[in-house]
Amino acid sequence: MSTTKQDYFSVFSDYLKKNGLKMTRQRRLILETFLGVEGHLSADELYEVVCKKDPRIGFTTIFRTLKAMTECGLARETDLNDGRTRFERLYRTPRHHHIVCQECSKTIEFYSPELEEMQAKIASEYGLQPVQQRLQILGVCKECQEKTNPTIQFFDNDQIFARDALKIAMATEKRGIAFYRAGAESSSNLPSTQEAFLAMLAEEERHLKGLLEEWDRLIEGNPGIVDAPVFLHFDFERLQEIFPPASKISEGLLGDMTEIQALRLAMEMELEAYEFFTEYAERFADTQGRDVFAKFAAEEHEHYTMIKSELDRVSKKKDS
Amino acid sequence: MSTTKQDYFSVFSDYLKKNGLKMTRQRRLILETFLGVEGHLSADELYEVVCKKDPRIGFTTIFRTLKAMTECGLARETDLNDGRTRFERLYRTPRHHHIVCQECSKTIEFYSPELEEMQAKIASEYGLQPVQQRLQILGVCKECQEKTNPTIQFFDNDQIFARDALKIAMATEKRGIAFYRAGAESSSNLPSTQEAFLAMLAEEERHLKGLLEEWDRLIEGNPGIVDAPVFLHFDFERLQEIFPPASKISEGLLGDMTEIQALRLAMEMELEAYEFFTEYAERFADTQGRDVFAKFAAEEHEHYTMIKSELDRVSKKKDS
DNA sequence: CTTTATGCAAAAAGTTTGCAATAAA
DNA sequence: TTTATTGCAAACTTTTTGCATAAAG
Repeated sequence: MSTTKQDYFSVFSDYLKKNGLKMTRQRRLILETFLGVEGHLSADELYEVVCKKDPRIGFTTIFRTLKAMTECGLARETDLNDGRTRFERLYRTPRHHHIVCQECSKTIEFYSPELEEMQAKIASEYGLQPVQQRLQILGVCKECQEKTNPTIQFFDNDQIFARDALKIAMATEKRGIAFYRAGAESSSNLPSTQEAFLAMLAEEERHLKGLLEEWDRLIEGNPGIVDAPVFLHFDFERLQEIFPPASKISEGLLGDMTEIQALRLAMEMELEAYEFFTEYAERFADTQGRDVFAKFAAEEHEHYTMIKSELDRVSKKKDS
Repeated sequence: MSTTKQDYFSVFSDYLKKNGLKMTRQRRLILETFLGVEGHLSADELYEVVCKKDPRIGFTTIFRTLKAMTECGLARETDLNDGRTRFERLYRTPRHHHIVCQECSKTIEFYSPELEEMQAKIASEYGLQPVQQRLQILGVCKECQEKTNPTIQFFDNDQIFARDALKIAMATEKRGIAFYRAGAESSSNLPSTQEAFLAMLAEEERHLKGLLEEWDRLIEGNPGIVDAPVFLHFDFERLQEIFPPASKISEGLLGDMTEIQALRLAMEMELEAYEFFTEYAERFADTQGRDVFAKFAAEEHEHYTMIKSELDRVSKKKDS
């Protein structure tokens, strides 16, 4: 959450220092301009943009600076199959792949962890140290198929990623709420367990409210974002592995449990959720979506701690 | 199995005819040369090769013919991230993706249906009509990591694909053999069922022998092929869905069945195997590996017919 | 004050086009 | 005889290099 202008600037200047290179007015300007623009720019296009700010700048400098930014991980080369090298910023940009329309050159960015995992698995089977996974789907987009004029909408991927991350967090939270509600209902004969479940329920509902507020804030800033295409392909079935499906809960799974068993189950679930989302967050460089996951994971860890202490209390009482 | 020189030639000449173009000495030569070479050639490289056969040829002709071959599906453009357009033949070449070493430019070709299915699913979610799925893993290969001199071995992908297809066919056949053997053992109290199972067992063993012979023939022609890296990433667990796992068989699943039930199960399995491998074969253009799958599917269908007639016979007997 | 960067111009590399001569249908 | 192809050269696009001058450390 603390990412300011300083961050990428120091990445770049550290790289320069390390290689005995110098920070110049031009490099500063190109860096600022490039990172301030989203999309896939060719050297030429970036030159045009930078020229507007400073017409004295040379094309060669743009080219060389792009190479430098690529080397220090602030940019990467993409190939959009249009005969020139394009660069896209890697800073505060979620990991992604490309769908490129061969008719109108429109690109859609998306990310699927499952796809990437598969690619990584294959790469490792060949003993390859992957530098970049390049996954492009070339085709003809819906608009071009329908031959309607493409309505090119411009979206901020970082925000769309955040939107998708929020959806996932909310879905998980809702599963948690369903779980604790069922738990509270079926533990009416164990007052202290019920109390613990009700406390957790309140916690989860509070957190869901927080997520909804974050959602509203996101939408407020950019209403069109709601209908933007999915960016993060999340396998929602994975949530079943963390919070048991509603069917299991309604089957009375919780009713048959002792207080300690129920608490232990809840604790395990929270821990698993924490671990899963922590690991999930780590995939993504400095982005809003990463922050959503990380914050969510932290909350789940908080719940874990709460349940753990409740469990300790109950266990101690039983021992004495 | 009937693919001769005529095939690609007619693909090309049909394309020319359809577009009011003419077949020339040059186009013939370029076509023959290009399809006779494996690998990823730039226009330049192909020019050099063709020049050896006919120095009078012009570079432009090569370029234009490559475009034409791409348009009629005999070639495709690949981008190996080395600053030039490369072409690879699509004729008698299994569908594949690329792993490219950024150090030594060596490329490894591989194919994973699961990956492609995932990509297709994502493309369809965006309403994209896919033209080409481009999946590249860029990285540093094992040899370059170890900084040993890379021993560039040249493999014929079509043969390696055939090798992998044969492995899959043999694995499936072995599962079938295990099934029928277990069936025969546990149906000793039903002589006619046992007989049917033993007949199927003999059939499957005959087919396995045939596959082994094909395997030996493949190896004989190119001994190094055994150790070539995996090309086709097949999900062997899928076989469990067709032929039940050994555990189920040994659990006495078959022992409890009536003759008709056992035959019906076998029939369903054979049909499923037939359908699966027929569909699987369809993915692959005219290649040896496709033929392996198609032939295997045909055999499974033969088994299906055999069991079906046995089943009809048994059912009729029971009715009367 | 030493070292590296810049911007120009020019070249290199890959691709495409115009056109007169040539060959297919 | 009509129409498209060929091969050359020249143009074009994108990328890279050389070098004198300017600026950073």
